[in-house]
Amino acid sequence: MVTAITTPVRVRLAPSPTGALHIGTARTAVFNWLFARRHGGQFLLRIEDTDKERSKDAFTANIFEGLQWLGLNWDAEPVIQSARIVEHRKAIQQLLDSGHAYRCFASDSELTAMREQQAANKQAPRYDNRHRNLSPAQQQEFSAAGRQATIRFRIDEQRSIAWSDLVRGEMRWAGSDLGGDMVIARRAAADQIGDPLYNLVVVVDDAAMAISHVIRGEDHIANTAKQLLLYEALNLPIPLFAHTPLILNQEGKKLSKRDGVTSISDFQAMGYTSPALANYMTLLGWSPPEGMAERFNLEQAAEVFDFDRVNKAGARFDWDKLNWLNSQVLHELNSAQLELQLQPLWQKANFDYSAKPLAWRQQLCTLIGPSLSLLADGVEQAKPFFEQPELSAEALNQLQTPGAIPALSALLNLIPDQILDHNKAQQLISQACEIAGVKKGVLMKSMRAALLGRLQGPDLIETWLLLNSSGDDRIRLHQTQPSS
RNA sequence: GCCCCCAUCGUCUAGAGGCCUAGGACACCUCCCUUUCACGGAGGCGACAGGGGUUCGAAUCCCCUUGGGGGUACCA
Repeated sequence: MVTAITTPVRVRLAPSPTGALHIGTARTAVFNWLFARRHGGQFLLRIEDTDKERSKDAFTANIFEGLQWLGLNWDAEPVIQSARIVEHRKAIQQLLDSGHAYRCFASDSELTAMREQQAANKQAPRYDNRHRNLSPAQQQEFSAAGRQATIRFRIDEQRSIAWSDLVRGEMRWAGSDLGGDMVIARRAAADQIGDPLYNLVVVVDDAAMAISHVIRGEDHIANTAKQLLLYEALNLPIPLFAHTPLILNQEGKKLSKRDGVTSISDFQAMGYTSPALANYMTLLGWSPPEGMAERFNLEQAAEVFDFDRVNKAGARFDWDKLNWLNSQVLHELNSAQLELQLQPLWQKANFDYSAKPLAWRQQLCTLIGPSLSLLADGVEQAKPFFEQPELSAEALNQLQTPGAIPALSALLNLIPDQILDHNKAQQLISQACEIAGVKKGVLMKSMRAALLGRLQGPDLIETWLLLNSSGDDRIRLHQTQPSS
């Protein structure tokens, strides 16, 4: 299926600032952004802060930062939904005037009783439209009794609501399965219009922003049916819809805050790079066309993104794949770039990195770069280069090997005052082995133990050269010698 | 409960009736590179949920079953 395009393309991300930028929201943002870029359209932002209780400015800031970090730049000043309440009320008034909406005086306890009754009868919970056709006298009576009212939108039970979904194809929903007339404004005095609610507000704002395509998670499918009815009643142009699969946790359920690390800022703090995260999120539900590698950047994906390659089934989040992608991104960095990325982490770890020349630090990055999976790994790996290492049990054990200490001693005596080079280093190792009468393997393993305090790490010769250039090799080798 | 959606290796997926002996990626295993770990390279293991149709031919189309997910607010 080739995606039908209505031009100009204008899409939006509409997060509610009731939490930090969630990975699910971010993935929706990626799809919106890619689609906009692909078609030369606009990617817009709308902060849905109509729930005043739960919305926080700090979360709004976190959402902006997260999107920027991911490289998902938006094309206009974000719309703040709460600032548009006058428009929302106007639309509600219009629905009231046209008879599409009415006031419902049912109290919480009445509604609860109604639902309990339905549950007892094994019926689906739904509003029974009890106040749909109240006479003016009845309304008068309720309001005289001091009752407040919500405003409900009439839902025609006979209606069949249909739309063509960009990822799911033909969709159909029965009006009778929408749970009865829906509340579009919170309870308020009978002559007022209370706080406008989600479905109403989204429709009014999407129309005002001239949104051409609504791209959101499949958890919104039922809302789409409701919103379509609102578009009609308000006589507004209807956008196209695309419902994307959800990101699932390891158990296959919708990923939620309860699953631990789910906000973009968490991933960032853990040392994931934004290209890797963006790459991974795109792969969760979308696949690149034949011949295109799975490691790509957003620009590359934007050139070929389309909904016909978006999957319908939810995708489980897989740390292994993310980690691999992140390692790929890190390995693509040259030593100067990597050094720049690692600096702040080294600083946080209190390494005295500024005591080492830039070239030395970059060489260190050349050595440890290929073994990094997370940026944070660059702290652990660099540690024995910056600081005198604590010898691990394995390292200690290695130094117990017969001939190890004498060989290191021999080597120590051979180290010249001038800086070593690769050939010279090799040569000295051979000489020391000869003098001490040990095999090369014994000396090399012992050198690693003495220099790094552990038995694994970058190439031994390169490691020695680096430590030699800062003079640390002698100190560390010397410390292995019996009380000298 | 009711409504909707979905279903290919452990995971993410390719697959639009014959290109399928089902392809790729991650993970895992083996080997090579390396007197270490990793990186890198070469191989390997591994899936069409089940049952009925339709068709000369089905992973692909239809139906049923099963399984999974989402929704069912005066949240968004």
